[in-house]
Amino acid sequence: MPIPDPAPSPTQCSSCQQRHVCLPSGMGVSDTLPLDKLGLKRRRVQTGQTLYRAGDEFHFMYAVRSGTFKSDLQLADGRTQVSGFHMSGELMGLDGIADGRHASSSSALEDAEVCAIPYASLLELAGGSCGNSGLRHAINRLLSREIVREHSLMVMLGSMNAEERLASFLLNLSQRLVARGYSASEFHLRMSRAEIGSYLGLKLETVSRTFSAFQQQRLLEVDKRHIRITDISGLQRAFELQVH
Amino acid sequence: MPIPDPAPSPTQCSSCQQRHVCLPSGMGVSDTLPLDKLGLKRRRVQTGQTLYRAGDEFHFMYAVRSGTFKSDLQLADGRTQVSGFHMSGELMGLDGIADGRHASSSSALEDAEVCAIPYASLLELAGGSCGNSGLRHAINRLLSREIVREHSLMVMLGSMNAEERLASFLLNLSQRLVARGYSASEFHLRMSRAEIGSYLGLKLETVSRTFSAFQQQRLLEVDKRHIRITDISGLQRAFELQVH
DNA sequence: CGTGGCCTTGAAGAATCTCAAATAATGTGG
DNA sequence: CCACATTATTTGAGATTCTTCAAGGCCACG
Repeated sequence: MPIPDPAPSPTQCSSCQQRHVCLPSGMGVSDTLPLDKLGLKRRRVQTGQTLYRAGDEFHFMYAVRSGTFKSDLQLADGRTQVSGFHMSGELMGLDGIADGRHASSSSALEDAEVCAIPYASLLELAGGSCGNSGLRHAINRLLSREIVREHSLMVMLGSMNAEERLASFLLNLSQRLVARGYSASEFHLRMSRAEIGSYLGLKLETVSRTFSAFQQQRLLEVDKRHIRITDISGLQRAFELQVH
Repeated sequence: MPIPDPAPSPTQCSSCQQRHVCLPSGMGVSDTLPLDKLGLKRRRVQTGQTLYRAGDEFHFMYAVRSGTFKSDLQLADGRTQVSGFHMSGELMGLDGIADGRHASSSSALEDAEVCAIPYASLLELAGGSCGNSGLRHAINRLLSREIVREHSLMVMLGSMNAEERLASFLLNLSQRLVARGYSASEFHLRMSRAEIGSYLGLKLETVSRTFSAFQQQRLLEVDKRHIRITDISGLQRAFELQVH
């Protein structure tokens, strides 16, 4: 029962609150202004609703305006693996450029809103002014950043134990929340234990046990999805890879 | 004892053997021709030598002309994790765009040769003709493909057991070799058990044991680094994720 | 022919998973 | 507003997979 999206007024990148983390990030003002010409449409997505599915034709990248998303990959046998959580200012759907179809699915973990960025227009804009290398570089950088983000994920999955993975996950969340003006030490998880587990390559029971272990070590206070980090540096120690 | 690189004559993309898999891949001829203007320099890299290191300033992307490379990520404690193996036509160094420094290191597993692609020139070329959206799209697609490639790695590391990982690795290798005109079923591994293990998130002993297990199951014949796949579809079954 | 690197194999140990059950939180329909 | 079904989370105990430690073999190379 998808509810038709209302169509709010177009959005200007140059005056957007998220411009420092979003698409315009790192671009000079002169490069940012042309982005306003895109006349980005917004779209609301309710909790649990899907923004796009793996296999869908790729036409838009999406920038999170508010709320939280998860993206997941489909495995051959139908199961899924969470490949990322996305908060305001972060871009989603970059994997669709590769072959014109989305390679992952994205759905909202809470009521959310996105900007839909038409890829074709962006491509045009990046060359149209016959010298907008700032925008071209910015786009490349965004894609490259996604590669780097996945690098750390690979390291996590390939070389870390359960405690290191969860600590790394929480510290990363904390960092991104701070960048958005929220508390570094106290926050509400938008995702379930199962989703965290899928993301970290662990079973949900292991995630739950590791939360309990951190609590016993007085690193965290955990009340369901409410987290309070009581010992950040201790957590950072847990995150540092142990030498075996 | 690095040996100074000879400087062979510049290379033309439009007439290159690798053009169908490399940078020009998927571009029309009209988009490919301008690439020749880059006047790409080649560089020889001997077995074991490093092409670039994590932290080095990023100026070039590299296309493999011949030979095989591995790239690896540095962990906080100094250890490394292999993040990819690269063969002819494949691009390396894309993670450096993100912040102007290489995020991984690359070294040759056998004597090799690369084309060095100056990023700045490429950026210029992508807009200079005031309408070269084909090239812009091609660059984005290359970056996006790298994202998709890392997706499958993440699935492998997050959801597969040792047999599935090794089977998936061998089948992927086989596929890429076929695309280059080599045998699908018989090939020589350029990397050690330890390097395979690092890539697959396994210890070298586990890799070795899994090779032995495949041999006992009559899926492979293994003689050190020489591999003969005797039952491709059996291997594909092992690769398909088991439903537990 | 000895040395070092790489690979294989065994046995014991550790980490994580599976299965199971209890509890808490949430939503539903009456 | 309550009874009930459903979902999320925690925790325990045993099974499984992978790792660790250790030893030995093979091969290339000086």
